[in-house]
Amino acid sequence: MRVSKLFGKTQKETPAEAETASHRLLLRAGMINQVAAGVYSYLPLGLRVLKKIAGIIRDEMDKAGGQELMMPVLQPLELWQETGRDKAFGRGLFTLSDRRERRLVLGPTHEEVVTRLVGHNVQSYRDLPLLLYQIQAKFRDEPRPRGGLIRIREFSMKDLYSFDTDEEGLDKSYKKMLQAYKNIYTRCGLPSLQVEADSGAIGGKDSHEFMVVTEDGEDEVIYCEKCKYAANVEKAQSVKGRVEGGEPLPREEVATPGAGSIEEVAGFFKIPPSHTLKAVFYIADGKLVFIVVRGDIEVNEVKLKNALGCTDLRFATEDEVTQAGIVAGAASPIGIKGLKIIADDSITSGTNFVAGANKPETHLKNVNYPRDFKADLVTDIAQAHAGEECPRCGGKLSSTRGIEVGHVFKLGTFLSEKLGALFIDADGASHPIIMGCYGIGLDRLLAAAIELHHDDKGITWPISIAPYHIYLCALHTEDPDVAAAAEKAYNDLEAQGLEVLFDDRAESPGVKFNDADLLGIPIRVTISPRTLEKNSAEIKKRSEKEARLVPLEGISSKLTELVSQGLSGLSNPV
RNA sequence: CGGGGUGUAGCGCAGUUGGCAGCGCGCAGCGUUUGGGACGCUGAGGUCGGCGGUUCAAGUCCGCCCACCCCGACCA
Repeated sequence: MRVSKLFGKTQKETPAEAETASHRLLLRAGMINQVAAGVYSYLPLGLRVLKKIAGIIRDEMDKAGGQELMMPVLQPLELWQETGRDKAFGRGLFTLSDRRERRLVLGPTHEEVVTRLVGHNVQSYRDLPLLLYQIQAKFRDEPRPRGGLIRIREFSMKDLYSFDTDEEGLDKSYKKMLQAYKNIYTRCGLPSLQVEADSGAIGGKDSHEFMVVTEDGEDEVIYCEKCKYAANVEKAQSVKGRVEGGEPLPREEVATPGAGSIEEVAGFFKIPPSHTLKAVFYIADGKLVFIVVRGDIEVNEVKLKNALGCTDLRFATEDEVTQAGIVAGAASPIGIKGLKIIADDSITSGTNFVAGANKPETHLKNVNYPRDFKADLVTDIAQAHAGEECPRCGGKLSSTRGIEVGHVFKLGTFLSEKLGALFIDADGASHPIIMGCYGIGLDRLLAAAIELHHDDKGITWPISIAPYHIYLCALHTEDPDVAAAAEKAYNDLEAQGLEVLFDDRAESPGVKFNDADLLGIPIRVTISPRTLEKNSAEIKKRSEKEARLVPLEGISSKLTELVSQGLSGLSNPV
């Protein structure tokens, strides 16, 4: 490709809205263009990167035994109503009506469609296991798109679905995918961290995310250096510890003027917050629920949502709490009737807690569970933090931020049961097919690659996903010798199968070098009167400072070698 | 959803008490230049986000709307 003909210009100045490195550089490099919030066009250079990533993913999916297919973006809403996941997605679902007023959705994912498809095409255990995948546009009406390509509303996703006859089969498929995912990130030049993840209200047992660790990441990961425990903070656990309160004592009412918040109450009684019980109120699917946690613990909303099995969760307003007959500042689970009470298991970690009395400015001493009140559910709904103890080995937990570039789930049989995707086993008995699903966001992977691979001059693409391998830079194109030598080199290199971006513009050297750096092409080859004096061209890697002269004779085989070296450096030993 | 902010040329921005629509980059033409974003001259390019209002006069003041960006999704 000739730069003079390339659609998409580089920019010196960064568009105002861009904050993250990948967003800034993609815009400046002329690789993407914003159409609406969370909606982007890919220009030729950006698209080449996306296609490279797709190629690597496709290769690894095929190697793992996946079969590629293509499902539609348009899907009937009824299909989503059958599984109830229209509600789970809620307003994140893009919906529309056709001319006959039939309701359709723009697919946010394809479990429903693929399950129905497999239901139609699989009858026997002999047809299983099965791995089906596609690379295709997904639509999600995110509440807040952000960071350029990091969170967008129309995005490219590789989604693979596994279908097995039993749990062992699912385990096998799952492990295959974990390995394939690791290979993909390695080949894209991205060190990835596999972490335990929340699987959502409708998920199955196991779920893992793959994170690219970077400051600008949206997600927080809690991990243990010692035993390698790592989990998304949404899922992460930590040791809550015991609170020594002695033998249970008789309950006692105490006037606590002016003490409302946990800090004030703890201060009033001169006890640490961990010796109190905190009441928190949420509205879950329209209903007020009463949450009790130890005073030093915060509620993890994702865990709570899972515990409640609800799709919509928000804080209750003060009015809603008061109307339920609860006294703000002294709320108490004791004597509450008609409200669902969910407690964190930390309330059983000690004795003689201080809790509200549900009377203005009054608290209760020596509250003990389950002597004094009963929760409908006692489970882990606590937020874990760095600095706390690892639940596996007791080591100290740390925290980092990351970009989620992949997510895999063991789905189980929820969807196959709902949609009638069954198989007959060897004994003639019918069972629902056991499913897993495995997703990679290509656009986000692309953005994450830039977050990790850039410097003050621009992008530094790993060669496996760079839009071109070589930036051929001709200086003094008005010199016929330069023009001829550069044209010849361009043709020779392309003939060798190398991907060359040929800067044939009549621009000054500075402009060309800066563009080469901004675009992040891994190898720069310069031909100028100066290099021609020595019958040479100059080769410089984007990652290195120094250039070196190489004879023009045989330069294409020299460069072929460099490129294949670079590519093999990223691939996994199979 | 809540909070904050921004909309003026392709991009980055200025525009005072309401009084001719500006600058830099980029773009086009000509000329001089060329190893890390060269220079001169000439030129093109605008529903000032939209609608309504106030006014002799609105980019500027008022109202409504829209779009986009950023922060938060822990208070009993």
